[in-house]
Amino acid sequence: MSTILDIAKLAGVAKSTVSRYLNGGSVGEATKKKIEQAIQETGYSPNPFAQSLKAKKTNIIGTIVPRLDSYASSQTLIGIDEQLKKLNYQMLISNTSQNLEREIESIYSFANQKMAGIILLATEITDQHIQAFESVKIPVLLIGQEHKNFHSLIHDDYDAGYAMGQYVLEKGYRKIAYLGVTERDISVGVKRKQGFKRAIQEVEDCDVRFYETLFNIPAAQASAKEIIHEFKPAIFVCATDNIALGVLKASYSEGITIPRDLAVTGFGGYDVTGIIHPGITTAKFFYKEAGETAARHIVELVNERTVEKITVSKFEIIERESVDNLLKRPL
Amino acid sequence: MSTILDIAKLAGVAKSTVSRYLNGGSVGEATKKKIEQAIQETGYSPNPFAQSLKAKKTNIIGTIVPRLDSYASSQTLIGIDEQLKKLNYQMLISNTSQNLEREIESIYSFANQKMAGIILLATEITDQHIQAFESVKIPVLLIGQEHKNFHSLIHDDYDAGYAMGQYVLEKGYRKIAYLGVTERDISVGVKRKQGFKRAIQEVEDCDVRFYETLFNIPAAQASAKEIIHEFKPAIFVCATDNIALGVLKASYSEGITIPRDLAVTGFGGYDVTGIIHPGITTAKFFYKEAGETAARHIVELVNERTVEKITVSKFEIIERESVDNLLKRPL
DNA sequence: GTTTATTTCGGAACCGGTTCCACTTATTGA
DNA sequence: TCAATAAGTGGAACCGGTTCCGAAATAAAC
Repeated sequence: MSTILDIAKLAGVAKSTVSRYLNGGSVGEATKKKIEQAIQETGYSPNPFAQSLKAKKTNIIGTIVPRLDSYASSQTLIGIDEQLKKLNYQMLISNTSQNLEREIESIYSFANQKMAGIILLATEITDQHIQAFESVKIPVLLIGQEHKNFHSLIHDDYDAGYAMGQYVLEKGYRKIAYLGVTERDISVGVKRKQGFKRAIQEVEDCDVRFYETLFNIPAAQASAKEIIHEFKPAIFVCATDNIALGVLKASYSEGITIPRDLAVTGFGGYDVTGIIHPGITTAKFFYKEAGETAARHIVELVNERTVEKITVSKFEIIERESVDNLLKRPL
Repeated sequence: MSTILDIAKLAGVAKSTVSRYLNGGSVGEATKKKIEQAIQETGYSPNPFAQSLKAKKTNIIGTIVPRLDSYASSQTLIGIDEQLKKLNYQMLISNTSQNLEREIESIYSFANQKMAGIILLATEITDQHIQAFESVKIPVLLIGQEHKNFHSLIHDDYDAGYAMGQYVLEKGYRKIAYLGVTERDISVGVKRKQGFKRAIQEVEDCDVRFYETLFNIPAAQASAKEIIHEFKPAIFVCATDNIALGVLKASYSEGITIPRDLAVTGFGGYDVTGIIHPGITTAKFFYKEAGETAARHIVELVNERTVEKITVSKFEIIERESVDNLLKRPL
């Protein structure tokens, strides 16, 4: 591997001149040619460590992700990655396997490695997060959750909840089980439910019950089975697509046909909801686009430009077979 | 951020002594204490760039992955990541979005960044790959494909194909459509098919036709639709779970019931095959475990220890509802 | 009580870049 | 034509570590 000194010697100039050439300083035409040729010959490319050592900064954005094996995560990562590449930045992923401790460790570790900025695919913001972010003094961007101290990019959970509520009501459903998650997750556990509630409040005579379950499919399936027997809802409005999948499994095992005997909706727009049969009606979020926006924003922040504190990413209701139109059913 | 010089001053010693302390050289008890305290006070941690600059090497394993949004990829990455963490290495992911050019670029880029080793989740090994790997002189490990020049970790595609063939025959199927992929992918396109063929050769009177499609669901769906009309197979043996999902979609849209009118099998063991209804019978590979083994192996190679050239990861046939037992059907 | 071997430690060079500063040369203006 | 200004270049210091080497201090050997 050749160094800048090799190039300098080959071109017959000082290494400071080569450096200036590389970084766009003033260099004469003749020397430019010589340096260019030397670089061609050797295939030289600067040692990034030496650069970062001097610059005290890298062009890497550390991205903390709670899990790699989720549709939302991977789509978001893809968006971030592609956009960062275009902006000449790199993405470094830290997978925390849903361990909040590791998120904190990753923050400090990223700081130690002089990351230019940090993106956190957030599920929950604790005091430790706040403390860590404030002590490292690196630009931070949250995706998926908002917090007054930090810039963030969120999905339009409230409006999606509202739209989903309206959709369900329009289709004629009135006996509704809302299967949500913990309220520690503001976006998924609180916002979606609040939006949904507002839609419900606009009609009368509605029998809605709110339940809480976990994010994984088996837990959702167990909860659903219980609710089916106890409440006998006409529809499950689930806070995530995975929960909706759990409901689907429960209804198969109970011999209930969807959408004839029971309807289901989700949130997320995961690929799988369109692959299976019946397809699940869901509020699709644009994860990849959100990732792209996040990448653009963190780079802006790194370069000390201003960015809106909160950016809201859009959604879209996708209608599939898991919800019937009760009003058009033959009596 | 404090430097090694700050620590040296605080402890009243030379920075070489601090460095020796950090790297386990000979340091007196008294000075040890002083340095320890200075480090405690400042929360010092060495600048990794300065270290790498001198060492000309990092403890990072570059991992090249063709796509992030696939079950196999993310499971493998999780396995690699977890194991590398335990071995005090880091993983850096480069997503190439199924672009072979980018794989080559990533190889050179990793070399430039002085990665300790490279893991490639391979789909196809071209001459350019070989040239790149040989010129960078960094330990390399292939996952998913084998090549005589490199160490590799592969899934037991041939045996899985054979086992799947036996399974299908045992269930009484004789009119079979094998829906495979391009033979440029040795593991998926060649090995699985070969194993399957061997099983077929062991029986007589078998009407098997081999087809080729792409890896994505819509393409598989289109192919399946055509084959259904043209050949009317009793079962589709698909080279991947995604292709099996395509067949499922095609049969829904054609009004064919699975497994009553048509059976389907896949390869991979993707989560989704167990979530949907009917579940798909598949040959499950152990991606996460494979990733863990890969991580162990690349670290061995980095440390110049010997590793078997080819390691074969196991599989398991998972029986689900998508295949019926024809022999037990009431006539 | 020397001599020799061992341990501990500081100084300096080095890794491969960037940047400041001073010097030379060319250009411009009066 | 000469001073003032700008452009181009080299030298040296610096970023924050590691490592080699030799000196000093301590321990062991005789």
